[in-house]
Amino acid sequence: MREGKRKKLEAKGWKIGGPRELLGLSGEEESYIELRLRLAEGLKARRKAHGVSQIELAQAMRSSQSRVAKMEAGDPTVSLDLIVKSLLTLGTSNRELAAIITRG
Amino acid sequence: MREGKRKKLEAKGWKIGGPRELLGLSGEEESYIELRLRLAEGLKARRKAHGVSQIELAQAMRSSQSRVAKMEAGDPTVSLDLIVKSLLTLGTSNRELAAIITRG
DNA sequence: CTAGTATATGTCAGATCTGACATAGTAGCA
DNA sequence: TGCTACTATGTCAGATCTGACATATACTAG
Repeated sequence: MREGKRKKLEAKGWKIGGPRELLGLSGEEESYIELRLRLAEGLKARRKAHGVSQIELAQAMRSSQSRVAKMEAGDPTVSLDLIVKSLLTLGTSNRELAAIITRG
Repeated sequence: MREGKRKKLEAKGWKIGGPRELLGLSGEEESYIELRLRLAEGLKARRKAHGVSQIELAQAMRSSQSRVAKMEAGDPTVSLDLIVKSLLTLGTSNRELAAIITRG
């Protein structure tokens, strides 16, 4: 992983495990985090496109404004489950979900 | 939601909330569960295609055989996070992930 | 400036998920 | 039959995530 990118992620609160790539083990951790960030971006973009505030989205899915903010900020304490549920609450289809994941 | 499908999901341990669809609120819950089941299926198929046992996959991702079994069974106590991490551990690309989600 | 609206960030008790373990079931083979 | 490998299911203490709340920041409009 690029050192710059690592710095950026650690600033968001991610703790990147040692260089397991040297053991031929992975890149899986990086893929996972990037996937999350992509979904987070997709969520923010979609919410704004719908003209919905964080509070409104939070109410629609019975969560809270702070949790929505954390989702969109890529906070590591938010689960993929919650992010995906948010996208689905906004009416995102499987096809659109796939597009968000693929986009890069 | 079809009554038959609901029965099937409840047998797996899912508790389906009341008919919120009447309030115009959703189908989001159903989408979420179906997405999970699709990923679960994709995981099982991919693992087998790789000729990997549940134990081997579990070791590769520092989980346990029982958890892998639950993932593949669509058990509701398993998070999306874990299922996605499993797929990534098997080397699934974003494009393949998207295909799994879209396939239906 | 003040008020209103939206978003960001930190905290925490309670809810949920996790790995580990035990155990049961299944399939193939000698 | 027994033996081995693989998978399924249940349980639980400890780890992680959650909604709620407080508070801070940023931007507009009056």
